[in-house]
This record gives sequence, C-alpha cells and structure tokens, in this order.
Amino acid sequence: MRVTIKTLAKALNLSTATVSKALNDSYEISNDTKQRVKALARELHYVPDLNASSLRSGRSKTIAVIIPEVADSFFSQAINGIESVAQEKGYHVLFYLTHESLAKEQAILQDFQSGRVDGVLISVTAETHNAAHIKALESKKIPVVFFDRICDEMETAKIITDDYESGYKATQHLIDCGCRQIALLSISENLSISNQRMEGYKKALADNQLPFNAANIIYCANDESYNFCLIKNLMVQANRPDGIIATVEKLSGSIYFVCRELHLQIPTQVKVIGFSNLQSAWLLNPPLTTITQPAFNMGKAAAVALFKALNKKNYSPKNEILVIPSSLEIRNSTVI
Amino acid sequence: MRVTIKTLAKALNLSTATVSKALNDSYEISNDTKQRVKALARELHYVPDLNASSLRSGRSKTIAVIIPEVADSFFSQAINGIESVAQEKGYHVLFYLTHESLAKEQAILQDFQSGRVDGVLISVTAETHNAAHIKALESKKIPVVFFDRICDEMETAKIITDDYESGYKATQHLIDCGCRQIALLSISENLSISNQRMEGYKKALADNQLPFNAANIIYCANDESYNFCLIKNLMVQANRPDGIIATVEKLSGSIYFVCRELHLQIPTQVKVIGFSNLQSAWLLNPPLTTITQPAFNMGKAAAVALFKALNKKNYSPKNEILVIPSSLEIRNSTVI
DNA sequence: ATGAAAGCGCTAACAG
DNA sequence: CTGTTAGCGCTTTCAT
Repeated sequence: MRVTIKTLAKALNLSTATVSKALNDSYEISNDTKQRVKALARELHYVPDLNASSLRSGRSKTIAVIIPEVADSFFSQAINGIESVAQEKGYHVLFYLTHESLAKEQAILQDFQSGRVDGVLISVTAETHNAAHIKALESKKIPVVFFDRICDEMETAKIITDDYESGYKATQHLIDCGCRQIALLSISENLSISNQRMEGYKKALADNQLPFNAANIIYCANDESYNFCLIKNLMVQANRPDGIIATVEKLSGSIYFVCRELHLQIPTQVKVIGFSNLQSAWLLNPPLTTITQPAFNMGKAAAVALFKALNKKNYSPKNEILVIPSSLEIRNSTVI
Repeated sequence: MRVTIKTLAKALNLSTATVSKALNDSYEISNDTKQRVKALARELHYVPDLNASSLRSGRSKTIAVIIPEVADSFFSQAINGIESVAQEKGYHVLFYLTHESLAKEQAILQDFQSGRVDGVLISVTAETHNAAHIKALESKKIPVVFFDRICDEMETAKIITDDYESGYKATQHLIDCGCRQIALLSISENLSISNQRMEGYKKALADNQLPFNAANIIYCANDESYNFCLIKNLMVQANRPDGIIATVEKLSGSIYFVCRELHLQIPTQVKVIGFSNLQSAWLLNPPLTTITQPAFNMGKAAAVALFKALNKKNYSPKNEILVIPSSLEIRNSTVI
C-alpha cells in the first residue's frame, strides 16, 4: 500500500490536517509533533503526491523553458544556468523546443493554461512578431521572463546581452582590420536581438563613413543547405564582401564551409566573426573570432528573476531589462 | 471565472461525467454530444486541469529525461530526438542534469515517487555503479528506459550504440595509420560504455599483436583543467603515445589544447580520434576523425521504447537492447 | 496546538 | 447513451 498523509495520521493518532501542517512546517504545530511526523515520514519513505498538492494549492513547483533549438551551445549553456537555479530551489524544469515555429510556440503556451507550470522562461522564435499568446499567460497569473530573444511589447523581466554594442564592436573590429565591405548574416526581421545587432552594425559603418548596402544584409533561414546557398551566392560575386558577421552561432559554420568550397582564405581574403559560444572556437581552422555571450549567466539570471516573481504575492515580474555584456574575443579568423 | 467541466455541463444541460467522457472521446458518448461539448469547450477556451486529471487518473502525460550534461552535442542531439517524439505524442518532458553526481541522480529519482512523471529516460552518471535507486521506480510502476549510458543489472529497454565495435574500429584505424602506442581516455570504470569501448580497444591491440599497457588508459574526471594536466603529463613523456582515442566528446578538445601547448603536430606526431558528434569536427584544425554516434536516433528510439511501455497494461518495458551503430568518419587528425 | 470538514477538478464504476 | 456517486491526496478555513 502507498504511504499517504492518512497513513501517517493513523499511525501517530493525529489528524491529516495536523500531519499536513507539520510537514509544511506550519507555525501552528508544536515542535515535538513536527519531529515525530517527519521522523515517521522518513521512516516510511513518505513522498507527497504532487498532483494532489498542486490541485489543492494551485502551485506545481514546475517551470517551463521554451527555446528555439538546443543543438547550439548558446542555449545549451543557458539551460545549464537555468537548471542550476531550479534545482537549488527545488523546482522542476519542463523543456520545450519550438524549432523556430511560431505555431509550436503557441501550442506549447496554450497548454500552460492547464496549471502545469508556475512560471515560464522563454526565448522566442524568429517568427514571433506579436505576443498575444504570451500575454494570455498573464491573465492566468503565470509570470513570464524573457531571455536573449525578447518581445519588446511585453512588460516583464527581460535578460539580454548588449546586442547593439556587440554589433557595433564586431563591425568596428572588422573595419579596424581593413574590411570595407561587410556582410551581416541575420535570421529575422522581427527579432529584437537581430535588429539591435544590425543597428550597431549600421552605426559603426556610419561612424566610419562607410556606406550601408542593403545587399550585404542576408536573411538566413532555419535550413542549413539553403543558408549554404545564400552564403555561396554572396561570396561568388566579383565584389564579394571582405568581412562577414554571423549574428547567430550556427551560421559561422556555414561560412567556413562555403569558404572551404570556394577556396577562399580566412582571414586573408575574407574575415569572419561569429556570435558564438562554441567551446571549440579556438580549435577551428582558423580559430574563430567571436562575440561570446554570457549564456550560462543569462540563463541563471532569467531563472532568478522568475523565482523572484514566483515568491511575490502578485506574481508579476518587474518590468525591467537586465543587460549582461558580451565580449569580443579576437582570434585568427580576423587577424593573422 | 475559470471554465471547468462543470461550466460546460451546466451550459449544455449534461452531467460532468458525460462532458468528461465526451472530451476524452469515449465510445459511450454519441457523436452529436461530442460535437456539442467540444464546440463549447473551444468557444469558452476550456483547458482541462492537468493536476486534477493526473490525480484522478494516475497519469501525468509527462516523462523525465535525466542526463549528465548538456554542453555536449551528443546529449543535445539526443534530447532533440526525445523531444520530437514526446511532442508528437502530446507528452511533456522534464529535464534534469546530474553533472555526473550519483547523489543528484538519486535525489532526482526519489522525487519521482510523487507521481510527477509517467516514465523515465536516463543516461546514468559516471559514478553510478549500482541501480538500487532506479529499481525503486519499478515498484511504482514507472517504466525506465536507458540510453547510451546504461545499467547492465536493470532488466528493461536499453538503447545503445555499438561501443565495443566502435572501440575496436577506432583502435584498428589508428593501428592502420601506423600507431603502435595508443592511449585511451576514459571517464569511468563502472560505465558500461567505457568498458565496452575499452574491451574493443584491447581486442584490436591483441589482434594486431600489440601489448596492452595499463599506463595508456587514462581516467579523466569531470574537471577540465584536471583533465588537461592528466593529458599533458601523458604527452610530455619521452615514450609518449603516437595515437589517442577520446572516448567521450569533451576530451577531444582537451587533447587539441594540450597538443597546441606542447607544439605537438596532429597527425604527424600524434594521431587523434574522438567519440564525438560535434558539427564542427570538420572545421577543427586539423579536422577531427570521429566515431560519430547516432545521437538523435538514439534519443528518438529511447522515447519510442518508453511510450511503447506506457501504452501497455503492465507498464514494464521489454528487456531488450537496441543497438544503433556508430560510424567512423576519417578526417585529418589521423591521416594527412 | 490540534481536528473536522469541505472541496480543488476530474474520472471511473455503476446504474439506469 | 447519459447520469449518479464517490473519491484521488492534499490543503485550508474554521472550530475547538
């Protein structure tokens, strides 16, 4: 037979109410009783039924993490950060991948109406240009915290890195290295991170009296071979770029592949810089200059912000943006 | 007010039982009624309360995935595979990292006594040498399926790759390339994958009349700088190995770093082969020869096996081992 | 400090 | 085919 609160109550000649309160450390219960209850609970390997407790209390001790992809070290590190905080707080983490599909993102959030989670951490898809489905959670008092890929229109906590500055720094670095025609690989026109990085790029061009050329902005898709073609087309032109910035991790690899196929030498013929957290950046051929994002800490900070909201009465996270800076790590894909 | 089954029942002049059955497509309910119930449910945005339903039915539509790490592309790809089938089946995935700590693994499994999950997918830690904590789930009728890092003593479904053969193939390849003194980097003496890979290694040595030298087996830890030292010590010796096999992904990088520091040329002075799923293997300097594991498919297969068990009456997965082969991908870290 | 009782929202057994 | 009834295990007033 299963050990429930009733079992304990009967064995100790107490009511279930008392046992419940004792287990939850209620101030109403005497220390002595608490000890006895807890001792027996341990002895009989009592485990509280989560479903019963959630049903009654409305809290599930579970949060959800929704991200576009995981075969990407930025998100790997970020969920590491999230998991570390959740584990410490005794919370459980539900894990969802959208594969950049807005429809999936909506379906996943829809399911959260069911009381499955107490809070949500999300990095939206490249397709997400309005936040109606996310706002729906607010009415359910489920706090949402964004990290990295945020939605501007939501008033909640957001953890980002300094995307504008990073775009600027990356561009300026290439210019300093002698580039005059710099391509920017992006993934979305709606994503704030993409726009911010591009604005930084534009500003750096302007500050250096270089013209902005729309043809140098390449919107990549969620399809490697398609991206490969796009980049190849870019690089076979006579007036091909002499510098490329990959604003998301997976695109750096594609650039390397294209250059290898076209026998373009990095960094002599084209310089490359990637927004990337790959451990192996150092080991690439040539080592990749990166904008390295504080992925682990961003995940951690997002989780911390969410738990702060969960511990408040009114459940709504502060509407504030936390910026954790990225760093430029110069390696041999931009300098010899 | 919240829309519950009662709301629907009242509005349609039905009992809650009928509504519940209609929503669950019970054969007892007329098509007409089903239509009406579902239509209203949609209209009022009814969302079933998961906790109530789980409490009553004993099923949570949730599975757990427990892995040692995620900053590792093997596990990234594996959870991708898992998530893809879970999403398709309408299941939710709880995600846990053990960081190679047995104590954490035990604590996590202990929590599953609470009815939180219907089934478990696990790849055990390097420390896990007995399965008492895992067996405890059997008594709760919670099926467990292993993938990659299995526990031999458990009688359940296990998804692995051909570790023995891979160890053999890797070793034979190095021998074919002229290596005579081959080091093997391992992470555990208990882990079946490690032992299998080592057995393959030994067999290949024997088949080629090469002596087995215990000093060539290096047990690495869960600490990068420590591993770096171990490998460095190995490679500064006069009679240092002329070939190295990294049996887990993260160790390949360490080897490259050591070789760079010691100015050892790969592959001329030492040849390297890694068990790895890094997309970037091609892009390393030099490109890394790998044993590439079918990570995504292993994750997928594990999930499929688990769902098969979940759909059975008796809840116990077939005691069978599914082997999905790895492949040797030869690149320039072993041949010029 | 402890207990009685009500009920969270849903499902399953049994009647009709 | 539909409804009645009875809880799942727990938490939470409200009494005592």
